Amino acid sequence: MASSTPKNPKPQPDRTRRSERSRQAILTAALDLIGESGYQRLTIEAIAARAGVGKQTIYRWWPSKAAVLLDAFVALGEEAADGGTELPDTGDLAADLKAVVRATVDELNSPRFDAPSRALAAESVVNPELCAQFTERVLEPQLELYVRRIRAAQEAGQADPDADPRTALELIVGPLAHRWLLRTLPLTHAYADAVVDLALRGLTPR
Amino acid sequence: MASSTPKNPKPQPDRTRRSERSRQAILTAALDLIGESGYQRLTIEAIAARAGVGKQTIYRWWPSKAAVLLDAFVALGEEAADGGTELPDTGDLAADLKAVVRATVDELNSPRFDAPSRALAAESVVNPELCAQFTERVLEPQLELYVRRIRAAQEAGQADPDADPRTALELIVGPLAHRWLLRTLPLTHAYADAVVDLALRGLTPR
Amino acid sequence: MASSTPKNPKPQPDRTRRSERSRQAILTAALDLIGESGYQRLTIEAIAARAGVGKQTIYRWWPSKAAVLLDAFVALGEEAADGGTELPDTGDLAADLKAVVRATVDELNSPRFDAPSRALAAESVVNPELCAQFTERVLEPQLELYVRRIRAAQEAGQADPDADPRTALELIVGPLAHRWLLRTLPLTHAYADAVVDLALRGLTPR
Amino acid sequence: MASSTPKNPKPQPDRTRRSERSRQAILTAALDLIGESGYQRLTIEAIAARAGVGKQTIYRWWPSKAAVLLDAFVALGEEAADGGTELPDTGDLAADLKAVVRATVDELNSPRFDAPSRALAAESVVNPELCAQFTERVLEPQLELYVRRIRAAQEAGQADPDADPRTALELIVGPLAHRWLLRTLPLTHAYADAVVDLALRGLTPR
DNA sequence: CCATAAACGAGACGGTACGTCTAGTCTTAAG
DNA sequence: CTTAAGACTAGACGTACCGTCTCGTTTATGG
Repeated sequence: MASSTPKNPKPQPDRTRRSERSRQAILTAALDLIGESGYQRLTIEAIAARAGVGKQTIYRWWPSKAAVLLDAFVALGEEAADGGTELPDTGDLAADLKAVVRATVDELNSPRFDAPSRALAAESVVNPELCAQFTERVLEPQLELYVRRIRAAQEAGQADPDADPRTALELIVGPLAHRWLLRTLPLTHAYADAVVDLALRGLTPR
Repeated sequence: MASSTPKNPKPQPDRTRRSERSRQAILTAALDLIGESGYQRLTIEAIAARAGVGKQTIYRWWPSKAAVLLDAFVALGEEAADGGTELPDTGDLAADLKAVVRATVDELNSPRFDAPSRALAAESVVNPELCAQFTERVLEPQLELYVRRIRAAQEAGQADPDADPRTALELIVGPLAHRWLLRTLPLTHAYADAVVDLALRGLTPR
Repeated sequence: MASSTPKNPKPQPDRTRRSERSRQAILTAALDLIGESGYQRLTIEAIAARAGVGKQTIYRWWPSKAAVLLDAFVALGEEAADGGTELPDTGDLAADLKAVVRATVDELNSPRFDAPSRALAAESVVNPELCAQFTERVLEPQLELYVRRIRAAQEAGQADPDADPRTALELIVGPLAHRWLLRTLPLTHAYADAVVDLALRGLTPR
Repeated sequence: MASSTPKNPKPQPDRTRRSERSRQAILTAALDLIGESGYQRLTIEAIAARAGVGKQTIYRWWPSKAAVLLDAFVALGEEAADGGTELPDTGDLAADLKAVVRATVDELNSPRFDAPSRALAAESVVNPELCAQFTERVLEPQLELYVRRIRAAQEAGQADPDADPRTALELIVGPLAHRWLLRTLPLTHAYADAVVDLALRGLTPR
């Protein structure tokens, strides 16, 4: 155990010397380009050219086009700083969920988020490695907030304590994702409200 | 009275002279290849080579790789002949839905359906034209069956007559799609049952 | 030796039922197209389309694009009806040759003849089969006229009886062809005269 | 004072970074392939494959297949190093010309030179741009040697001082080219001698 | 005067090569 | 050593033609 630098086949580059300027330029270029031309036409070459960066600089730090996009999307999310926030808890579960779900609908309908998140979703459907990254870094932290809010409701007696919070959350999030991804019908506040109401009340008559 | 045949600059080929043999070979080759190598490596050239067909024969009849795949998938579905069937109606809505949803889970977990349907879903997320075709030809006919079954349940007094059947259906299908597409957690019969139960009972305690 | 119809692998079609209309249209179309777009862009499909003819009608009667062109060129030549004529014999060899050679220069410089004959020459350089046809049907009959005129001159004592008429003719025709084919310098009447004069007089001082 | 570097829309690549290895491989592959299969079957793809080179590397540096061939042919000529040499001057014009012309005949009859030079000649006949390049880089330097030798002969009193050396040269070279290109009759030393003799002596009896 | 067999127009077919585009790797010069 | 720049090998793209192979439709005798 003498060698202090155990040479891997591909010795990863020295992160301390990485150019922050280039990193920013690449992420910005990726977001700009996907907004302009769509995912199909987003190429590494175009990103490099737009960012004023050598292609190798991208290949050095990211394993794929989708990975660049994921980082770009995370950076976009951090701007909006909605990562750490907790879901509201006013005591009214239905109202709180509707508020959050309406905000999500607005985000999904905003062009700024739509293009990159669609691209990531599409890539994730077909690329398990990226999918794992995407869910871990973006999706699950969001879903965890729902779990906590539902659990609080259960403790407060506003929700059936036997229900699995994870399933409950997916009962709300799943339909929204379905409409958004497959564009079956428009994704509106009214629909968001209807989903929340029905998920809380259930289909069986009371 | 506008002409019903607005002549395009590229006159479409004569469908009556189309080679059924080639059509079959192309669809089969597409399904085989996507099962073997995934969507990313599925190329028109590979399909043509595998099918023993000139590339132009593909370009003549399909506008894109995704369109070939959609046709191949539809053909696959017609094999299984699940297009025209009605959902079972034993009088027990929960049991009927669980049976159907479990079958869907099995289908989504089978390799034969997984690869092509993932590819189509991914492409649809990012390609509105294909998405419209996909939903119209594949998705909506399936969803319509749910609508009818739920409506029957409402008429039989087993389901809340005020609930929108469309929303109710999405409450069940959405979560399955979500887990399948984004692989957040395994897609099992148990999960399918849990979704149906919760969707019927609702999260609010009774 | 009983069979009166020894079936070849490719039984050639019945010439008596050939459509003269189509034949004319094809030759005309070939000449028109080569004049418009050059040999590089002359395609069988374009000829067929322009002539309003099926491709098979061309393939039935000609073995190659170049063969069509050769026939078209021969037809063009027969229009001009210079095939059977004899070279003039006024008793003045130099004057007679200059007259003929000037006429040839004019022909080579006329756009109507230039494009197709260039194409045939180019193809001949690289395609021995066509070359044999071309020389037999077009070139040699012309050259033979020179041989006869020179031989007459030798008999009349106007030309060295020891000289080979064939070599003599090529001394005149070769330089013209050289300039025309390789465009080294302009092909003029003055040049034609100079070639004839020098070929008759010789380079050695008298 | 107009700019001397009028920026083209397609900025030409950086010549200093060109791979000499690839260039050589391409030229060699082109010569090999044309010798094996003829010009008709010489394709850019075949050259690239044989040379172990990407197609783009050919398209980057040459505008057309013919341009590759021209460079390959020039390289072949430079091997033989016959570019800078002067024609021999032993004082006997006839003997000197015959020696040179016989050597040319041998070259034209050698398979190594025949295929590529035929291809270039054929292409030149039909492609003025290539023709200009071909004559400038290959043909004219050769012809200029004849002009100088003939002029020397005129100064030495061995050739008619009134004759135009350019015409005289073409009187010799033209017939050789004619026989070679159109294969009317075999191209032999005897024919070469006969042409030189007749060109010097003239057809008119002395 | 039809019957029939060919040549015909049209164009789909299996292929080959085109010239372009992008991927991902490698090389160079500057810092 | 990282960077911008970009040449490199590799190979898919979508297009254009090739030469072959059906399709009906003329058309032109010959039974």
